Amino acid sequence: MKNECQLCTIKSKAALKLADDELERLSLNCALVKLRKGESVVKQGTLSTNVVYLRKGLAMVHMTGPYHEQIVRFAKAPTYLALPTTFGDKVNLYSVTVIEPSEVCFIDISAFRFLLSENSDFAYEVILELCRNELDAFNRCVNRTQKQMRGKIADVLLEMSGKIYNSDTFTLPVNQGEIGNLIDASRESVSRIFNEFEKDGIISLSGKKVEIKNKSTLSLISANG
Amino acid sequence: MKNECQLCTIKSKAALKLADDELERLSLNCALVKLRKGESVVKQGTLSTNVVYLRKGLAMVHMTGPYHEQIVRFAKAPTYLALPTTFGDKVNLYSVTVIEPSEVCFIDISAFRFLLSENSDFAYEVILELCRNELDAFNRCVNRTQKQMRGKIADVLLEMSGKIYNSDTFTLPVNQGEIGNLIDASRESVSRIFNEFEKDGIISLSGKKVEIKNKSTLSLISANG
DNA sequence: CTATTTTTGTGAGATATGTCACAAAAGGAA
DNA sequence: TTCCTTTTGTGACATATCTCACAAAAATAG
Repeated sequence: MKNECQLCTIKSKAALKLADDELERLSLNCALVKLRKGESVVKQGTLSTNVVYLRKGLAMVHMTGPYHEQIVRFAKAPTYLALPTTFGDKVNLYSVTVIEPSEVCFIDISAFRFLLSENSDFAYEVILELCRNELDAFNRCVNRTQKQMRGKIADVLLEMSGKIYNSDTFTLPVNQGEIGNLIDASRESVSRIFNEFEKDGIISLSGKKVEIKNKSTLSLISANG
Repeated sequence: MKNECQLCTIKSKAALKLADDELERLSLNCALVKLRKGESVVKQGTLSTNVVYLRKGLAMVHMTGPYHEQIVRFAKAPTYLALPTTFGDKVNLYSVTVIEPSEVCFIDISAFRFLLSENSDFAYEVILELCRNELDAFNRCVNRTQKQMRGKIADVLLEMSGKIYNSDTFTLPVNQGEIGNLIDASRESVSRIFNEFEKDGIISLSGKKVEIKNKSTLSLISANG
């Protein structure tokens, strides 16, 4: 008997609602894969054959826009990835790439659908996750269109520090060009503003290591800039 | 016996999956309201007490950003509105306002949740709708950040003509200032580009009436601009 | 129909941010 | 270390779009 999922200590909120026999079914239809930085999890344009659960690590969601590939958001474990693209369409409408060493579970779609139909608490948790994602998407989008660069960069730094690393000191998982891509700014502008923030004593930088030294000013910039 | 929902000819895809007794339950927990242009359906910051189904008409989703209120998207009937804000949180995180005469069903949340738990096909359709919405949100966002104004205005015109009115001739449901708000441009810029398009023979304008005269050029502008 | 409000049109000037070009620095490989 | 690649820093200049100001037109109310 396969019982990896039963023993898994990093279950999703949804999976916590599953009974033992349902977890066993999940186990039988689930493959755990370890990935290194830069490895692809979901590729836009290919057929989606699995639900993807990011068990450990950090990934980025990105898609090809009218002009160029764009990073849409970061996704920190534990979380499902690309649920919409898995259910909504046969073809993946965006890509997901791991940006730190990560562990991913590939779950067979029909097994997942079976669990959705069998266990309504499980389905409800999935619905809640989708709802959260849509709200996040709206907020990100409004911020991205309304704020100026300083504000958007402050946002990114606060997200790293708060939601992703829970620390005032962290190492950026991507380079400045990619941050620019995420917030729709040029690499040069990102560089200029990082240095400006350092000159103003808001952060200190050394390579990709960032220390946030004045979070309240950064929050002000995020709110007003 | 109340049987409005059973007799309703504009059921949602999800509601089509409901059995007769479930539809009756829906009927007993559903209030149909007619609204005129400008009337509010969901208000950001208030408690969400109902699932909202836009049965007929057209609405806009909008939320307060860091600087100003912003229109996020249009929503054409038939569709659920604000599902994420209804389930994800007690408080509405965005607003919905009707921009054409419309009919809205307010459905009691606990009745809706009961149907979700009873009928997994119903729940699955709701999941699909949420998935579609998230994908739309991603695409909108990427377009909005990458394209220049001409491209974004072409997008809006094509959406009106294609998805919303299914016709090359239609009356804009909002004014130029609101279109600017939607695509993050100033009213003046929208006006200038509308006139530019008219001068180039791409559209013809008379008040809020628009006729798309050269859809292929418009599509080109949408794709490249 | 007239008066008032809302919406649209258009010029001139201001500005945030992009692009280009190249140098410096940091990181990896051998 | 030394070499090579990737990443970052910075100036000069270009430009899309905003803001302000006001006029014209259209819509709505009385």
